[in-house]
Amino acid sequence: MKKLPENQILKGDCIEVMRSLPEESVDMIFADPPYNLQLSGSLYRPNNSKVDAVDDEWDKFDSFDAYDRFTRDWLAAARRVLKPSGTIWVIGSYHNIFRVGTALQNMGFWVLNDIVWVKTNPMPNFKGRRFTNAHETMLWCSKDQDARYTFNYEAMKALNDDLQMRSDWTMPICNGGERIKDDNGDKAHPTQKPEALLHRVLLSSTEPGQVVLDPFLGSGTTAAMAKRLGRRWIGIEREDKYIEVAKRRIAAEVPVTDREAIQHTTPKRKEPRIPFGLLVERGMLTPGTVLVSPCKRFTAKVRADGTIISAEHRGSIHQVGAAVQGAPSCNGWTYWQLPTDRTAVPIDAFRQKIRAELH
Amino acid sequence: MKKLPENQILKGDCIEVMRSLPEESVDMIFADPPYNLQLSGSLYRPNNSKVDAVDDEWDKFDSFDAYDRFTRDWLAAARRVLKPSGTIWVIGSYHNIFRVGTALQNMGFWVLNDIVWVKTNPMPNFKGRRFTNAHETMLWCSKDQDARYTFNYEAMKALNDDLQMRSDWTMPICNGGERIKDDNGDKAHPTQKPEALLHRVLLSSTEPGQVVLDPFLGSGTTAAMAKRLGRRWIGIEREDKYIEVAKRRIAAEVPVTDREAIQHTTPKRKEPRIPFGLLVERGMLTPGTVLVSPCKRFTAKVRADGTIISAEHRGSIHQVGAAVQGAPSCNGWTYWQLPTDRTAVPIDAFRQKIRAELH
DNA sequence: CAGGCCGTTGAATCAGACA
DNA sequence: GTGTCTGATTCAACGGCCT
Repeated sequence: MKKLPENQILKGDCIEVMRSLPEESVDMIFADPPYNLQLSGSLYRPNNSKVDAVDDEWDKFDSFDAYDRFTRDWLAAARRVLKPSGTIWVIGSYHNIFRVGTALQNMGFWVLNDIVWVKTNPMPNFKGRRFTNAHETMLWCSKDQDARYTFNYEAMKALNDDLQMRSDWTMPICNGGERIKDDNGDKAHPTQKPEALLHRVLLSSTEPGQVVLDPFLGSGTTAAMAKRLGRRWIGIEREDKYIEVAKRRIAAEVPVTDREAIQHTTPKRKEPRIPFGLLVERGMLTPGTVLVSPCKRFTAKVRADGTIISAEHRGSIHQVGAAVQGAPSCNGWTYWQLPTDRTAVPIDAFRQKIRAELH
Repeated sequence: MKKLPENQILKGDCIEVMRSLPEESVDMIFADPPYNLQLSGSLYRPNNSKVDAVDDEWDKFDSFDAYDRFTRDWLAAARRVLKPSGTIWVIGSYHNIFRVGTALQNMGFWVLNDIVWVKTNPMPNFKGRRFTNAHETMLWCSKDQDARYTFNYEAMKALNDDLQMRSDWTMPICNGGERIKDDNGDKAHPTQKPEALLHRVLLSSTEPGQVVLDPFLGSGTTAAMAKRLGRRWIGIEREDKYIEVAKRRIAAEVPVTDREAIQHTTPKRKEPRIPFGLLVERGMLTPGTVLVSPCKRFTAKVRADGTIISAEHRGSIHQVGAAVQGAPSCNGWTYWQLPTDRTAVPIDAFRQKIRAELH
């Protein structure tokens, strides 16, 4: 039996390389396969600059069928090297994640969770034709329905202010100092994943000293975080330029020796923004309801889309409040009130009610 | 051709009922199909044979296979009744949503967004062996890649405090007064969806008066909200007890009669088109007038036929604007300005004046 | 040095009417 | 169906530069 090559980047096609590794030898697999984006033409921002899209050859497939075959092949190779107690993570978007999920289920993998990475700072939708695509999805699976797997429940709970860690993870995309640049100052890899994401993945589903395999290593976030967190790792990557980037990055990574240092505390969240429209959606105010200003000088009607309309103006609660008064600005939350029998309730009371629910 | 039955609950198997409806007749479909594979898989076996408790590989696959067949069948029937400009929403969890997504893509539906409903108050994970499953996923698809579909961008933006609506929607699950109870005080339907969810779905992707179909009506949230928001609706449900619940609920729902309250603001795209030449014809700009770009970098002269001419280019306001900047495109209305004594007025002001006259 | 302004950028399936 | 032309459209974070 071949020995498992540890803490190395193996160059080559991940399917072939995985086939050459001993079976049932790794504890966890994190995979960020090509998403098969199927982009056509180029996209310009409102300021006429061009969006730097992922148009690399490695993301091009002839058809869904070709993509499905590719998916089944690499998943089969991954399944072979995974220990019976191991788990696999796969990240993707709506372009590919359903294909991946179906393949995983068909092969006998057991979905433990689908985790949603909610991006705090996604790219907006420039043409206004869809909802802003603001998340990606990760599937976390054990090898079989009855497999014993690792889940560090307490560590996750501690990471989340002593509440159970949920299936939605809110994190920024990778940019700023963390984003690796090449000599020209351009991004070294088009889809570098944030370290915080891998930190949580590794901490949740592996023990220190276990072996983590990333078959699509790319810029090496998985390996770097595995090294930092005291896990052994194996990376597979086909392209020399990415291997160089990852090698340098991993070499610069300093392992954490202090166990306690691993526990981050989550930063205090800001008070969540409550759009006025939420009150309408939740039925606290029905469309057509009439709001009044202090002393009932002005009235405005609530519309289904969360705008309000007065005799002469329409727009947000703030805009209309300012307009009727002829003021430069207005806090609509405290200005507009819902008339009741005797008195009137500022609409801010409803906002406070929603905020209270969130805690 | 059969007439479309409107604002009714049709009793029966949704596949058969949809096959009996006229083709290309509904504007939007919202579907909440059953998704407990292990328990319901047997229900959809073609030969009606009962399956014993399933835990071996073969049965698991058989169950997925049966579910896939069921999914393809009802989606095919749904596709038939959907107008070419229509869209379909399907909600599910990781148990079934990958099967549904794959089927949708294979049938030619084009995924516009996957929307994540992030629950503020999910059921906790009691055993502490996984992350708290705190979300569900909705797929929103047009009928084809090139289909023209309805998306009320401005309404969604207004609902979200003038920021683009994102693909993650944070809302509580349906409980409290909204949750319908039966005579015993038990919940009348196991998976009643919150009204806020359907409010946003309907407002985003339908116009008032359009027809919405829900093939798995259940407790009737879709129909009730469609009625409230001035949309026509068709519900299909197999079980008498749910039909009773839904009927009572829908009857009690009071439509918003105020048209203004459910009408979203007209997007600029739909405003009447004003040719630039009209400004010249009306004498708002005389031939020979010189227009300037921002910061007066470029100038162009207005000609009698509504074209303009710069030092090196001639053509429409948009073409010349793009050409002088070397940009792929340009909105000439906001780019070109008429110089006045101290400042300059964008020519769009003249267009707005003409549009105002039209009202 | 703090703070404001401006330019840049991120896995993107990103227009629609009319001839 | 295809080609042509109008003209609508962005959020958060970071870094550099200026006051």
